[in-house]
Amino acid sequence: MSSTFLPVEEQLAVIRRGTVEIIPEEELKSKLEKSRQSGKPLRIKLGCDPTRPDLHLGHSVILRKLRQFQDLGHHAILIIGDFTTLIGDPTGQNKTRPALTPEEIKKNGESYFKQASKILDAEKTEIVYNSEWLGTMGFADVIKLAGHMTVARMLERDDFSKRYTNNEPISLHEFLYPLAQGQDSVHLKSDVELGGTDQKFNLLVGRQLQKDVGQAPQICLMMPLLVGTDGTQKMSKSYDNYIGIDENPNDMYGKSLSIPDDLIYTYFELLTDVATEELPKLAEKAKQDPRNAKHDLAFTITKMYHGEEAANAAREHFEKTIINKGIPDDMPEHKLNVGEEYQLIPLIKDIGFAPSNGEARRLVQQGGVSLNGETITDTNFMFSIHTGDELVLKVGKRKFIKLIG
RNA sequence: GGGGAGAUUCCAGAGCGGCCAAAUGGGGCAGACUGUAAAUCUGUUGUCUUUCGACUUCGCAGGUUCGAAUCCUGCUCUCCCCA
Repeated sequence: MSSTFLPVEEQLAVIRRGTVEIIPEEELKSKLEKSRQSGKPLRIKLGCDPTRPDLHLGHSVILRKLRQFQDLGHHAILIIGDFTTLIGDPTGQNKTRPALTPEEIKKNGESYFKQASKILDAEKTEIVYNSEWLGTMGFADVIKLAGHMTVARMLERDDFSKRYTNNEPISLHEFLYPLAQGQDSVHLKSDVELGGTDQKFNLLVGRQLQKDVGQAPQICLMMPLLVGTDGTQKMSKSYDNYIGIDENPNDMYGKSLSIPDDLIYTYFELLTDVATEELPKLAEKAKQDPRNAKHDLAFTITKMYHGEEAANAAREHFEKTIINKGIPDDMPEHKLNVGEEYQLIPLIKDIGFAPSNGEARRLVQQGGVSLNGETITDTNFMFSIHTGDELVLKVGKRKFIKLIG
C-alpha cells in the first residue's frame, strides 16, 4: 500500500486544481516527498459545522478536494464541530440562535456525513467530534490558549473588522472560535487543513498554534467559495442560490442551467470530474455555444449524483416543461374524493403549493395556475372529479400535481 | 462608572397621534420575453375573507388618549463617546 503514492508532481497537479492558495506550497511539496518516501499518508483535516445539515454544491467543492487527497492515498479526517456548535455560531451576529441539543447535533453530524459520503470515500474517512478534546479543557487551558493570540490580529480578520467598523456587535467568545479550530489541528496533528477562502484566518491560526507547541505546522489549502446560481453571491442556503446535493434530478438540472454563462467553466472545474486537460476546450465551448455547454454541465452534475439515466430523464423533463411548456411525464399524485366539490384556492394551499390562501389567491389572479392546461383566473373556481379522472394542476412554472379521482 | 444614539414587516431602511398592514430599495413569488429557473419589463408580496371587512404585527411590559409604530413610565438588548 505504502509504495503506491504517485510522484509528487502528479499529486500536486491534482491538488492544485481549483485551489486559490496553498500556504506554503513549497512546504506541501516537501511533505508530499517525505510521505512518499516513508509511505506514510498525510493527515488531511476538514472541519464542518453541523448546524445546517443540508449540503449543497458549494460544500462539495471542498469535500471533493478532500476526496482527491483520499484518492491520492492520504488520510482524510472529517471533524464534526459539535463542541463549537454547542456554544453558538460566531457569524450569527446578534441572532440568538437556539442552541442545539447534543442529540440534534449528533443527528445533524450523521446526516452531514451521510451526504458527504456521496463525495467522500466513506470507508476511509475518519470521523471525529471536537467535543472530545475541546470539551475537556478547563478555564485555565482556555486562557492559556487565548494567550497565543492578540486582539489586533483578531481584528485583522475580514469579517471581524467589517463588523467592527460597521458598529455591529462582536462577542468576546467569538474570538475563541479560531483558537478552538486551531486547537483541533494541534490535537489531530494535521498536515494539511482544507477550507474556503473565508477560512484563511482560521487555518492560519491552526498553523501558528501548531508551531507554538512544536508541531510541524499544517499546510493551509484554500478553495474558492463557489458562486451561487445567481452569479453574484457565494452559494448559500440563506441566499437561496444553491443546488443541494440531495436535490432531485429535475431541480438539480434546472438550477444548473440557470447559472450565468460565465460561470460554466468554474462549475466544470470545481464541481465535476472532467479531466483537467479538457477544461480549456470546455472554456472555449462555453463561449461559442453556451446553451449546449450549459446543458452538458447540468447533465454532468446531475449524473454525478443521480446516475446517467436520471440525468437523461431530467433533461427531457426540462425540455418538456420549461422549453416546450408542456407537462412532465412524472408528477406526484393527489387523490380527491369523487363527487365532492373542491374550491381551487384552498386546495392549492392544502397540497402545499402555497403557504396561505392569500398567496394561492394571488397566484390565481396573476395567471399562475392552470388546470389541464387551462389557465384559471377565477378565484372562486370550483370543480369536482369523477372516477378515473386525471386532472393536471400546474402552479407557477414548475409545480405540477396530478389530481386523481 | 458617566454621557449620547437606537431597536419597524424576510433583509436594509422611511414613518406627521388618526388617511399605517406601514414609503423606498433588496429579496421572494407570478406573468411576458428568453437557450435557461440568467438579464430585462410588468404585477405582486401579514393572516382570514369573493367584496365589504375582521384580526395579528412596528424589542418587552404597562400607561395616557375616542384612537398609538408614533406620547409617557419601567425593563431587555445593541452601538458610539468619555473614564
